Amino acid sequence: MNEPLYRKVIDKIVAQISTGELLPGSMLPSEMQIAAETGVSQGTARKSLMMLEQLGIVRREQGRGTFVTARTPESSLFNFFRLRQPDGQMIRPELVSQEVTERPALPLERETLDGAPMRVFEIRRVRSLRGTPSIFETTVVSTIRFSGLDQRAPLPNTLYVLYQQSYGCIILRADESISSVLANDDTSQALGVPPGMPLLCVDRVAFDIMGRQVERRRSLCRTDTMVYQVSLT
Amino acid sequence: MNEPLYRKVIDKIVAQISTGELLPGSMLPSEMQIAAETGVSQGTARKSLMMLEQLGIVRREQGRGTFVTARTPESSLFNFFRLRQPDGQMIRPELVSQEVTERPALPLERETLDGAPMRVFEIRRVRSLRGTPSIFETTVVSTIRFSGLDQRAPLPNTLYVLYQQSYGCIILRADESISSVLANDDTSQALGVPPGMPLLCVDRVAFDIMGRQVERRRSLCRTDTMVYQVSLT
DNA sequence: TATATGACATCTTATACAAGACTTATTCTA
DNA sequence: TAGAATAAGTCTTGTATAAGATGTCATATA
Repeated sequence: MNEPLYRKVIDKIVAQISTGELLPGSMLPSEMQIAAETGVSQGTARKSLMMLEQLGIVRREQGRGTFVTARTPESSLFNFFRLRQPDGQMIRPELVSQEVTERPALPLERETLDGAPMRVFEIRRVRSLRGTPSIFETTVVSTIRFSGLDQRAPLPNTLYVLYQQSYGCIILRADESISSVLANDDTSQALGVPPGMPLLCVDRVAFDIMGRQVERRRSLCRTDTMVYQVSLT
Repeated sequence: MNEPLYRKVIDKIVAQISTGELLPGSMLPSEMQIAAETGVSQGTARKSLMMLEQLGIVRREQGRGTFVTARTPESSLFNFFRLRQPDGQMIRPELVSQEVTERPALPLERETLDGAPMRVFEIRRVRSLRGTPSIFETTVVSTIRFSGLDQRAPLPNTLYVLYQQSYGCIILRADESISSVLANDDTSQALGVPPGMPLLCVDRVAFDIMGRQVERRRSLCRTDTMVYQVSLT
């Protein structure tokens, strides 16, 4: 029982969000209300809320309130889409084609995806940047957690908004492993580039608010006109 | 005068660090002392210190004190060296060769590097991972801010420790732009790989504690046995 | 329509006490 | 007496609470 009070308040709020009791975009109770409900002082409730803001789980605005982070197409792109023009300007990718298939989970997918699903949906998409097909993307999610996803075509440009709105799944973190590869036949055909062109291979695993791995994604990207940008601290 | 008190305290401490009045690794005055010196309460001093910790500028330890972040070879690699084994394990790069030359600054370098230097040092290094030459790295810094750098051979594996210890320059942030390229003749010779091999091209600009751009670096990396890993939030 | 007001939110600052880390003096033991 | 174990004291930061300032917005009022 050595856990500090503010931690218990954090856990309680996170639980409320993950069960859907608090919906993305909705306003949390005020500091005073949270304090009263949890039996702590307003200052302690505030400390909890500040840490939740720091974790990216809520957003606070003086005079207005505290709100559960909602994945909008904008925030989704800003946080998780790292391809930019060389001058740093954002690019908005457009969807060129997509297809959703169901198949058995590979051993790696079964081992790592939350719920150890036997079957998965595979979403293949080609996205273009400023008119040029530039990204060949393969996304894998559990058929259990995202049941009926294949019925929802056409899928939106930003899947994370769909995950949130239709499945209550809030993506908060993603780990990416990047390597340099040569375009193979499939990829060169999908993107319309010559085989052997150097591409960026971005392998992503995405985690929800509880830290569960809910998505695996591989993106093959042209980087002749844009670059993958990231800030290290 | 709408700036909150804790902000002023932060600015004062950052200034003291950047002038060398507070050295990396040294202990800051206690919360009580800072409060007395700056005319605020201990709680306000604490808020400032907590934000400085959050920014990575100081490290706090209960019962011991608050210390200025010191760049060690370990922290330097952990924070700024993103190449990892596919399983996520860290790799420690070894230095294979290096040469330092002085040359006129390119227009881009003169425009962006702090102090608009007319001349720069260019540091060319080949680094190997587990015995295999894997990174061909070209680093550019101002001859003004880092005067005499060319006399300091051999340079250490982690330059940021040298910047800090010999020039009082603390690197806190770096922006990287990543693209996929084919090895050209120079690079393939330096790394001992066939020309046309896909390589990761990592362009970095590094910033000091005051947000000044102090270094530009291009790294060409093999990614056949390791990957560039990063976490998005 | 423009302005003032009040309810209510977070933000800023202040204070008290708890807990961890060292130092130092004391006590016990060989 | 020398040396190790122990305990007290005093540093440090961590946690909890409270009061007043400030920002936001809806609504009443001129």
